[in-house]
Amino acid sequence: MSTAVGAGGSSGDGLRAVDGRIPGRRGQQTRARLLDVTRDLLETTGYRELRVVDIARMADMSSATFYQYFHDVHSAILVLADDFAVTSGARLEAVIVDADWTRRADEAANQLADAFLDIWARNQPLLRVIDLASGEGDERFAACRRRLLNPVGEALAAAVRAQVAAAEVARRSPNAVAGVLTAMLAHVSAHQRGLEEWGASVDALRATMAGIVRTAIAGEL
Amino acid sequence: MSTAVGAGGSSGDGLRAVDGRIPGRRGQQTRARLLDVTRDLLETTGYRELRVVDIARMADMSSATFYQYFHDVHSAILVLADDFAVTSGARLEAVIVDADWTRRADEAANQLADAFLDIWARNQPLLRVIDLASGEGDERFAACRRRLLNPVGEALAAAVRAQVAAAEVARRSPNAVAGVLTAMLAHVSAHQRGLEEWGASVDALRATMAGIVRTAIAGEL
Amino acid sequence: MSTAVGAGGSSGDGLRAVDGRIPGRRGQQTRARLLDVTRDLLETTGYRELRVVDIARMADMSSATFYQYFHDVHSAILVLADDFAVTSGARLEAVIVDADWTRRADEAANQLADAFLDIWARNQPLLRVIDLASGEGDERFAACRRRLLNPVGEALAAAVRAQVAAAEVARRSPNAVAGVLTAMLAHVSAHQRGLEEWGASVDALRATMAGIVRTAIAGEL
Amino acid sequence: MSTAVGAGGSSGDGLRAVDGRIPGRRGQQTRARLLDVTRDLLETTGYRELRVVDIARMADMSSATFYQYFHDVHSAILVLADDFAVTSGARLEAVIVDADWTRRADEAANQLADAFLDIWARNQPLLRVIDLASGEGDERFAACRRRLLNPVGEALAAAVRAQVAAAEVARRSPNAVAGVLTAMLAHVSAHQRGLEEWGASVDALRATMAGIVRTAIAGEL
DNA sequence: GATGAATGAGGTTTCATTCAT
DNA sequence: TATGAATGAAACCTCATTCAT
Repeated sequence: MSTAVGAGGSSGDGLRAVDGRIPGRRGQQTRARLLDVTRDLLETTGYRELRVVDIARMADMSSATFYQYFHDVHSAILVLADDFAVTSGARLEAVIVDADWTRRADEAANQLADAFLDIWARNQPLLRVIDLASGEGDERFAACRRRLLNPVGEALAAAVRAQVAAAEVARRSPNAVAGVLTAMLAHVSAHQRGLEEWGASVDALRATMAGIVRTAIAGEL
Repeated sequence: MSTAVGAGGSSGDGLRAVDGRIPGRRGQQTRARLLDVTRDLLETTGYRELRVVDIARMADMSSATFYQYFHDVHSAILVLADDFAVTSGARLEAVIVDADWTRRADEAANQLADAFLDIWARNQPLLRVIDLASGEGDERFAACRRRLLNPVGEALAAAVRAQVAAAEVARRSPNAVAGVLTAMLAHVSAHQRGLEEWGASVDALRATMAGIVRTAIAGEL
Repeated sequence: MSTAVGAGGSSGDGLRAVDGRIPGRRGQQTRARLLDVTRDLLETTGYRELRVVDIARMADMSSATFYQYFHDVHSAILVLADDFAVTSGARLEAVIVDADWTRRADEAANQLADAFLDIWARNQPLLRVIDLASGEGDERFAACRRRLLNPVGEALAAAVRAQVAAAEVARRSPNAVAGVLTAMLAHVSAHQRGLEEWGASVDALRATMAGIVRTAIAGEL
Repeated sequence: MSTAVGAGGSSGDGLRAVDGRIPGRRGQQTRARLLDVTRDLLETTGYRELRVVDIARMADMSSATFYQYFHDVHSAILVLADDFAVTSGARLEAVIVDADWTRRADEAANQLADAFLDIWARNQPLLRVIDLASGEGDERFAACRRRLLNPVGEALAAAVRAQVAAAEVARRSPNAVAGVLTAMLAHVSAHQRGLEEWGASVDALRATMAGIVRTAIAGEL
């Protein structure tokens, strides 16, 4: 899963300009700059206020230039989102797969929680868009979301299945367990700031999440 | 006039028209109709495509009429969101507070999970907007989000604190536990459809969530 | 000149409501209140920003009420303007006619200048509208302007003609002299504030104007 | 690009487009065309009816184009007004400064009156707006008005001061004299048409104004 | 490759205005 | 008399988008 980068997704032609040509070195730079600015503005201005005009202006370019590389704002965001999803999906998957859930479940769970917190902290704006858009039925973003979370889910489900002593409930539905855990990790990470303000330190959150993960997977439920 | 209260939510001036006057019966109806349509379109069209024109058109009114009751689309959504938040926040709180977490923790946890699943299923579009907008720093929606989840969080934290045998971690930070549980319940509920497609039945999800909640609160972690 | 009040002008139907009926005591009060607010807003907000909505709101009434007494904002302003024009025109005329331009020209000129300064200071906003609207060809306001200045002009012209020793130029065209004097008096009065800021005290302005008027009329040019 | 300067007025950023860039030759032309049309419509339609839509339509452009060069109608008018103010202010100042008020006061006064009549005749609409807007406290137009009349006022004041034999009054307040003269010249010029209809020929007006100016300055008051 | 310039298109917003109550 | 309520109409203004250069 998620092995196929560069081939599958809608971002396969990411490097191409809108007219089909493959940009040269200078073009690549322009494209990259546009993406950077898009990411920045997404963080600064927010998704609801993101305009091509502003991206171009902040990149010191003409709007026209933007359209040489992307069909519209969404396409640009999607490139960012896809890139992020693939990379982060893989990273999370690795954390799970590489861990020893039998003997060092504690450490594994903590590392997983930590990875989530870290990734979500760094990519909040993107994640918000992915959530909204996929929720509203935008298939491109839904795919992106899957690309990010499926590896995690599958890996977690596998881990659950692997534990002989897993509790009844878990044994009956590894996918449910994996899904719930993923959701928990994702949402807590998405709102770490808010939760902190409410009186839950990041450390406590991490510990709590890790505890739940470990219990659920290691069957100590 | 102004006898017709009872429709309003928490926002004190919710029922006022934009010019400050309190609408009479007919006005209240119009306003309610607009809110209804807004909710419908939010579900149908999605937040990103929600236009005043469309709301008005679908309500068989002039755009101008919309502006007699709301400053803009966001204000209308906010009214819906606030109303929903208050009502649902209270309902969830009641579920937690009224339950017997000592002797019938199992039943309590199940009811809680169920309430979440139900509420989220019915209000997906609103919840998506609340999440996005509050995430992007829109204080009005952030407040709304708090109004929805704080009662839950507080009640859960109280429940955790009440359990003598609670595990170390939990005892050290009831807020973290409550926060994590809330996040889990919310996010799973938000994505029940997606999770189903991925192979996790709603029943299994409910059971899993309930299991985690019960364990965490009842201290059997 | 200006003998015909109440009969001629467009304000002849001023006391009537739009539907033709003559309002009772209560209606008169409402109408008067609307006019008052209109005058206030004209001073506060300025002509360019004057809206029926605002007049009504500031008078604590519905816009609909406004339309029971006036066809539109201009009509209301016109009522104010006409009233002002007739009253002030008469006052200025009296100052000129009652004066003794032969033996006490000095005193007469000073009184005239003073009357202008006073009237203009009190009615700046109205005067600005009269000037703009009449300048742009709005006949109703042009008539109003005449109602204000013609009496002055005629009286001044008569005064000029009456002076035996009048200079050549003046003798050739009393109307030109009267017109120029009127214009001077009006415009200086309209800009007394600005002129003060520029370093010309009101006293000096009055004296200067008086000097010019006296010289022109008394033939000491 | 930006070689084409020379069209601009006094406002340093006058030739910039709204987005901050300096338009090229083609853009300058478009901008100039819009200004031309604005001036025309100001004369034709009047200030109160001046709409962006109409300007654009009459210039055979899209409204959107208008907004590439001006923020709103006022900005466009202001450009015209500023340009006019600077040019005409200078012209009038020159007339005063270059004249010989000692030996050829008569000729000088006549030339000044004539310049006023001419300038005002050609720019009535603009002058009306400047007067109204500055009167209503619009600082941008007030500044514009100063730019037009201050040079005149200062020059006249200097001329007054320069005359040894100046009358008492004048000697006491050159600024008052200058201000009154300026006001007279301006207002008569603004209403030459109306005065003509009232029986004062332009020639007579000119002569009368000149007489007053000469007397006031040359001290023959 | 990049962009100056122009615009189609459409939502937003405001007002004046009307009518039934 | 007064006004709550609704709306037609139109201007405003912004954007995405497109070419010719």
